[in-house]
Amino acid sequence: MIDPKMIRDNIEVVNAGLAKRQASFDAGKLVDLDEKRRRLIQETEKLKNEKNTLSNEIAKLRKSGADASEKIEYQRSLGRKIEETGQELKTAEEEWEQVLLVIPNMPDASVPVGTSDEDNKVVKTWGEKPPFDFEPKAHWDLGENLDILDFKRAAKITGSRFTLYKSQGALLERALINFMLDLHVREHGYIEVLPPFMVNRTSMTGTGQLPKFEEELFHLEGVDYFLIPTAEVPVTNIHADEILKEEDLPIKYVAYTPCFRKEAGAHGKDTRGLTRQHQFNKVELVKFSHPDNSFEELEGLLLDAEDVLQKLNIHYRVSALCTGDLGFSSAKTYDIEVWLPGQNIYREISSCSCFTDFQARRAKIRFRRQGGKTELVHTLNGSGLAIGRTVMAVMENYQNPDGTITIPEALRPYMHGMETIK
RNA sequence: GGAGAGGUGACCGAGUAGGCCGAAGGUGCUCGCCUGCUAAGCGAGUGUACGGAUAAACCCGUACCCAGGGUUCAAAUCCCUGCCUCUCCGCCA
Repeated sequence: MIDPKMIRDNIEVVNAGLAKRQASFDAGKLVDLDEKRRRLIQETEKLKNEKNTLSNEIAKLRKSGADASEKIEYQRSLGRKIEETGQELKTAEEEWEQVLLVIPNMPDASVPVGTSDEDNKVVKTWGEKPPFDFEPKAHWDLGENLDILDFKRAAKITGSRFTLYKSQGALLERALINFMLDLHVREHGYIEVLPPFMVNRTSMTGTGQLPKFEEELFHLEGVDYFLIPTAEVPVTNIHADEILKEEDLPIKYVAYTPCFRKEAGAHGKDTRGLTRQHQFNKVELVKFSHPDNSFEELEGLLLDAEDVLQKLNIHYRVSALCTGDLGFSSAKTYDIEVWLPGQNIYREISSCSCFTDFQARRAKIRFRRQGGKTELVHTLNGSGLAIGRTVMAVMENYQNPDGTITIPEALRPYMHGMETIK
């Protein structure tokens, strides 16, 4: 959520910022609601003040044994009035909040302006495309031939966009999870957490998935819980409603979780292979940062995520998303795109974002600055990395002419010393 | 699932015959004093949010003692519902 006072005082600035990302909101409506709301606050508070004063007087009269019935009678009418304006206020506040909750974050000034992913800027490239003296295959062909990925049976068990991993395929997935967790914990200083895989509505609203994107989420029957679409949701909400110590910042967590997404808007897109699944594994990095240096923290987070691919020695590039391609809550995002020779494309494998105080305001995550003032922290997160997509990348980049797959050095300790999947 | 107990400020912990309780006391923390070190000691201060006022702060008001309802002129204190925690039993990975 953008600071309501910011909107109130700098409506043009906010409008200009949102315009850059093709977004807008009904400024007139919001201003009206805000004014109405504040007017009603003042009205009810004045009435309540009167009531409180009167209550004390009644108490005193009672104590001295005097008659207070006249004042009590008046109190009754005051109570009714308070009830009425209170109702009005409640409605006004709900409407006001409803508008605020669906306004996206403002892009940071450093974000390239653009309308679609075509305007994203490649900011760095690491390694290079490996040479092949044969036609490299896509991972779905490799996986089925090796009998380590079974899409048909997964469809039988559940439906489309699910995968059954088998034998060394399952081991590879597990190895990557452990490899990434170890790397981030031991070398990058993150604290490992294993959060709940379902969360309540408040948590989903805190990070910005709700109220706007409910159709993307799997919701449970009987309880108002959702399957998490990313570990960002439970992990960011770890500190919801808390006041952190300034000296503890930044707080860095890494979490492995499965992720569940309906992919409602992606009918017919990426239907083959591991690319786009309703359930996939991910190792996620989350930071709670001091607002003064959150964008430096973003650069660090990006490096931590990149390190995974560097250790696996797989070519990738990094794009700065343009304003038009930013996610709802994000102020700035880098995508890491891994090279997939079997499909001849770069594919997003990580998305690292700084949300400034947008999520912190919704989830009420604050810290106390030197001198005692509370202030919102900045939240950040990034995939470190998406596991399924890393499996794709390993398979396609490390494939051999005979359809076997060489296991990257860094991964071998996690795969019982195995050198090849065959 | 059955039977009990409980949810108060950063933490511990008072507060049941409803009113002057945002809430005693302690710990922690901050500032100052004192002690040639460490420890101890002394004094003062120390919740959050919203609204108003302000250049800003002190300031004024309202709300909050798990959440939501109810009773009452008035509720942390009484009633109802829900959530959560703990103990015992059952069940279970």
